[in-house]
Amino acid sequence: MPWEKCYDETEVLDSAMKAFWSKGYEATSLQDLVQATGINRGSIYNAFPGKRALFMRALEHYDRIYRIDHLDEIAEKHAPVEAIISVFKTAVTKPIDSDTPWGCLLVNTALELSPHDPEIAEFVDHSLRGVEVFFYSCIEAAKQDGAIKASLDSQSTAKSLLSLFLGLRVLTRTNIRQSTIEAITSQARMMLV
Amino acid sequence: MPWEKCYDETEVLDSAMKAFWSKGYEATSLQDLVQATGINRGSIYNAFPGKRALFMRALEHYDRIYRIDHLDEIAEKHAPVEAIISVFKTAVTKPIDSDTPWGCLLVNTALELSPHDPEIAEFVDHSLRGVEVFFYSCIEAAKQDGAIKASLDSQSTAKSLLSLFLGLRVLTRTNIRQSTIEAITSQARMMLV
DNA sequence: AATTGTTTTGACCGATCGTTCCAAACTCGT
DNA sequence: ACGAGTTTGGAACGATCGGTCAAAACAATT
Repeated sequence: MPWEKCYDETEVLDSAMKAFWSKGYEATSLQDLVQATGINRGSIYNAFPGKRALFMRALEHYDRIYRIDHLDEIAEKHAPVEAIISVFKTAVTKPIDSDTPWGCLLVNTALELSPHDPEIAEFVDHSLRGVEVFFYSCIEAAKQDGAIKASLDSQSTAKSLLSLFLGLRVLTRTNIRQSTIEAITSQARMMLV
Repeated sequence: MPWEKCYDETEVLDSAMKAFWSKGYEATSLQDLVQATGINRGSIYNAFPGKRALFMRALEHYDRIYRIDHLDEIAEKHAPVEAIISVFKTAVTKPIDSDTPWGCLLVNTALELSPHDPEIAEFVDHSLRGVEVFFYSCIEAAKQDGAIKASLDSQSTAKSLLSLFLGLRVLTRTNIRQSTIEAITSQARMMLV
């Protein structure tokens, strides 16, 4: 009986994600979302309870692609230390080719919505923690390999790498000085000596 | 002939600054600003051309207090290396006592407005660069004192410290894990050995 | 071909957005 | 005491906000 949807929900989420990513939650109106996704106002409200719910889904979509999948891909392609460096490098080289916005939606959201939305705050916090855990795992693995010395504090270094990485995300949103990028990436490497 | 204003413009800027700082530019309505500043809608538009102009003034106000004055105060109170550490420490201990929001308005603005507002982007960029220059100056001074070894790359280290610092600003906006704060601060110290 | 159930469409809702405007309130110089 | 010159308070503006709704469009079952 039903009439199959004439759009792909994943594509809708992808479009919405980029709109929120580019302009932020508040500045992205439903009109913007209609134009970005190509589907009608009513269809959006048929598929999602409201703007905030759509944002949450888009944020989860981002988290899946740009954190989970991306880190998985890096982890299986590189040795531990190079994996960490690769995270820094891809953070500044990836967005160039497509219509992908600069910076990181999770970081944007952390600053815009976390202080006033506990549910979103918890999600973002968990996600950033995931990056920290990734760094930690790489460090531990590198210790096993003997690539870095065992006396290094894995926990503390992972947290510092996370902070350095988030700073890079901030900087790529305002300015893209090559010297800064190189300095930060090489600093990440120095921290693993 | 004129009738003197019945409010202190600096206090108005201070209130507006905190409102923008807490909720972001888009989410702060003129109604919020009226309530925050205590002066009327008409008076705001009498004193400032519009919301964006008021925001710019508030941002300059923030920059003066929390970057320029704050760094000056730290510079004259501490030796170079300790000055850098103090920047990190005060970033997480300052806001507790008052109604001051968490995080940093400049970082918030960098993510929310810089990509779509060149004038604001330039201001924020210049300001963040100022922090980098502060770190650089401290490193150079510490080299003179013999507190850190001359072989350290001042430029690169200053940029890395900036990134680490911005990451800390992001993290203090979502979560306030003490272990993370300590790890980052101690990492800043390790970078200056 | 008629019925059923879902999706699409676009008009429409009240609320709120940033901004404008003007009369009332008020202080000064005359 | 009066009038010039600002500031204030608050009503009002059109535009846009997020969200709703009912009719049209459609596919599958009967």
